[in-house]
Amino acid sequence: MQLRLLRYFTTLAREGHFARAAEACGVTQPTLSAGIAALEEQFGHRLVLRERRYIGLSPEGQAMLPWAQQLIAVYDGMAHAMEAIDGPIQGEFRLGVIPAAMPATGYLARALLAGHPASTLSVRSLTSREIERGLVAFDLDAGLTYLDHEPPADMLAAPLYAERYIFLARAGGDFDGRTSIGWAEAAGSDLCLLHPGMQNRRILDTRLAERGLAIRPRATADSYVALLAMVQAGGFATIMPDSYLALLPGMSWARILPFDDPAPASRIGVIVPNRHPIGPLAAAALAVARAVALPDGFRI
Amino acid sequence: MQLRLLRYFTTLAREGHFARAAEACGVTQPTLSAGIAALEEQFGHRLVLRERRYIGLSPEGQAMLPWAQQLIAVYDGMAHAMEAIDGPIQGEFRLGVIPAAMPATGYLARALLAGHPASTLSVRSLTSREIERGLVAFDLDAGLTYLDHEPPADMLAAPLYAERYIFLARAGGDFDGRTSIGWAEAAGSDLCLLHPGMQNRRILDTRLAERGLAIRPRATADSYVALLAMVQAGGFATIMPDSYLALLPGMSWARILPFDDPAPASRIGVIVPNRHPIGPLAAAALAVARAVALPDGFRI
DNA sequence: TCCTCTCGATAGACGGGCCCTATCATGTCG
DNA sequence: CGACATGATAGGGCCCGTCTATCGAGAGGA
Repeated sequence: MQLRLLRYFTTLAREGHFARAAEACGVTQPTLSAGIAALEEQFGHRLVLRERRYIGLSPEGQAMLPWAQQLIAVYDGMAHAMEAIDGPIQGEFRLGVIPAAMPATGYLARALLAGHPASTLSVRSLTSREIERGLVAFDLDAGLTYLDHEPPADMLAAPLYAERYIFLARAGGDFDGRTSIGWAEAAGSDLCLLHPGMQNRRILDTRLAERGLAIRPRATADSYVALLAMVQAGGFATIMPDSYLALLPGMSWARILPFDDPAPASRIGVIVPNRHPIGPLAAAALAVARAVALPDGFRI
Repeated sequence: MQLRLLRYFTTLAREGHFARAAEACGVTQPTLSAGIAALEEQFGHRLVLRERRYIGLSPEGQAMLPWAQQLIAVYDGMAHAMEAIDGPIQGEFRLGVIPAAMPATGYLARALLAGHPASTLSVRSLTSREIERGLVAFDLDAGLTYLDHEPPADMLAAPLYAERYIFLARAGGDFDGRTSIGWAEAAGSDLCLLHPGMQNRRILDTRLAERGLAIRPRATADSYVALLAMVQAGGFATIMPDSYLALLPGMSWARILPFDDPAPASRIGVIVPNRHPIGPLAAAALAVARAVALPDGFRI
């Protein structure tokens, strides 16, 4: 009957340690132990396996965990909704962002925090799948990700901008003086790209497959910064979204070539879980995304 | 922090009366009054308007109510899930059924209760919109309704059977000896039909509009029993789903005519809200609907 | 082998909060 | 004007959650 015990439970599941979980909950370790014991007594199942130390959750505990997380999230949503009645939105926006969209985070963050001065923002770089998982598991309030590719179900969306691919090579190489490039030539270059499992890479592979091209990168990474560093160091070119150009206008070492046959632009925007009722944080994120105007370099 | 207070709150909102709500919660009236006061103290808002008697919910209370209902529903879902671990599903299935599907309730109920002997079933006759509202508001566990017309969002579905329209007139009239009827002739008869707002009526109107026909019933009702009674009394014919024929095989007073140009069959099935995690009652309802075999007269 | 550290359980005391019964205050209706 | 209905208030009892202090079993190292 008490959410407090469920908070103990979820915290313990996250921390994997009684004393640390107790500290995170602001109580002493015996209190947390008693709370877990009370939960187990109440539901008639051993929830936490332990023998002189924390082992893990029992199957029953694993079955219970998502319910407990949802209960806590709904309670927090209610508390936020009540706080938001008389005054600005308080609390922390938890925003999950795919790496390709990270350059747009600044404008979204500025608008979000300007519109809601009493709130704070926590940005986490995640894959699109992790964002979806975090949203349904109540670990995130909103996501910044692709809207059209593998769209998650049961989401409300607000488009922010659209990205196109560009070809990026080191200045002083074969591409000086060029004004555009074809897909086949790009695919034949020595490329460094994202890992095949990442969504942006999957989209790129799809784009190439539509043209009958396959790609064999010489190097892969999970970070655009790594790709930029490899291109800068020389020996590689890459294909990446143009959104990073808005972030890095002064890359004199770079040759940036658009494709002469541009692929369809990919819309990127904010998504929030479509729940009833919708929480004030999600509603605010959506409203801000619909109102914010991104500068040139981000085009819709 | 305590779900108990939220239970007081939602019960009070439903009952509109402090003493009755207290009795429904199994506590005394002062306890419930103190609970409401504690909630208002905790959230800093007057939730219940009252001046010597219950008036209603304040705007803040109305905003809070769906959150409280969701919290209670999620808690109940968790409790059910934990109970369902070791043993049969307990508790009450709350099933909303549209009138057109009511004849199929018996077989679904039998299968549901046979598969889950420790559970009980509560059937409520509702419109399709009320079912959808009840499912998202956690007042229902499952619905039995149309799957293809105006399908509600975020639902999991399991088809049960498909219905077709038949024409029903009193024996001894102009339709004796006929084996089928056309839509135009039927539309020109003296008809009694459901009220225009009901979904089955809207579907029928759509079917007729597809054939360029409009309909002007002489009488309308909100109950198929009323339609049957009016046909039996004489002076009216009606158009209704064939599922009622399975329920009433001995209607010697009736002439039942299929349409010579049958409309597409309408699938009827069980829907449950698509939530994460899904509760054991919803899962069981869906599983039973997928496993149950309906007798002849209900055809898929 | 033994000492020490870690980790969770247990004991006992304290305090708060929840619920009860009893009663009051006020509005309504006959 | 009196009886009833309705919700608030007062006071007492008890349960339950939290704390500090301590125990007991393993793990790891000298």
